[in-house]
Amino acid sequence: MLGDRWSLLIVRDLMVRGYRTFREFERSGEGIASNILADRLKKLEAAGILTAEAEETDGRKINYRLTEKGIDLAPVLLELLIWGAKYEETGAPCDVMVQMAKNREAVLSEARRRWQERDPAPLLPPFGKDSTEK
Amino acid sequence: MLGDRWSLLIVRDLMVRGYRTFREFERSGEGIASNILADRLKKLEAAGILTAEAEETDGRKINYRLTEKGIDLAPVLLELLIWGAKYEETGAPCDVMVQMAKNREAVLSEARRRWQERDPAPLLPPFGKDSTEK
DNA sequence: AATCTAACTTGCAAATTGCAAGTTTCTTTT
DNA sequence: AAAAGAAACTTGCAATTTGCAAGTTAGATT
Repeated sequence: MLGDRWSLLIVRDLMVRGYRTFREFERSGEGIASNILADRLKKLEAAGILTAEAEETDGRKINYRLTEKGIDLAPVLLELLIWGAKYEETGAPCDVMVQMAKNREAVLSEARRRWQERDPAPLLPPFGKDSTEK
Repeated sequence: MLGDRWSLLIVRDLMVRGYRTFREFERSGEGIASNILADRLKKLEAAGILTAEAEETDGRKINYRLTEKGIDLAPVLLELLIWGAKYEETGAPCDVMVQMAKNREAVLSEARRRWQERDPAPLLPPFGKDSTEK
């Protein structure tokens, strides 16, 4: 269900980067093709991991949002982020990741708070390709 | 690197099921094809997540073993196991998973102990398809 | 009314996967 | 010592899946 190249990245971007729309994913610099993105969003929705709802103020825009089942992946993603920062070149700022590793519980409750309150502020500052492109 | 259908399952089987050989993976009932298995083992080795070494007593057998980098994925896998048991039909015994969720640190240190001492005993009792086949 | 924008679709080529059937090297049995 | 058996892969090929480029559609702006 999450065993493909993109699904977990989409969940991560919803969770730590504060992405909400199709456009943001497309432009994130990760290079996912639009047809694949559409397909993954549909499958993640079918799996109950996220929901899609149109914005009231702009009927074109669709807001994707994690479900409870989706936000419950936060511990998995956090451990994976920490692992990746330790062993791979992720582009994530090293000192920030060290802090996160020291305060897992605080990071998780902050992630959940932002989810509950629909606070779109990213947990991590922009990193990777999206920090070098506008 | 882990973003495909099989890689994380292989790491999980090394970590919690105590698998060591090609044959055990093939027979596990997960249904991975032998060419894909060979390919994933090669790629995981190239990524520094596991090592392959021939057994002294039987020159045919190759023992696969996690590296430090590989065993450091334990927190990720544990959280994913817990998540899966909560939301999906994984076949893992429910009460065992509840205990694991309550004692994450103990489970992790036991996993690392078994890795260090090369103790092949599985962390979890057989579950899923491999518990119904011999 | 024309233009723009967001979220997709579609068509098709290229890469990946899965299946069945080998092959090779080493071990055990007769 | 020869034959049979095992373990760990390869190989060939068909079926999916992926990625790219170019639409399309519905709603917002100028």
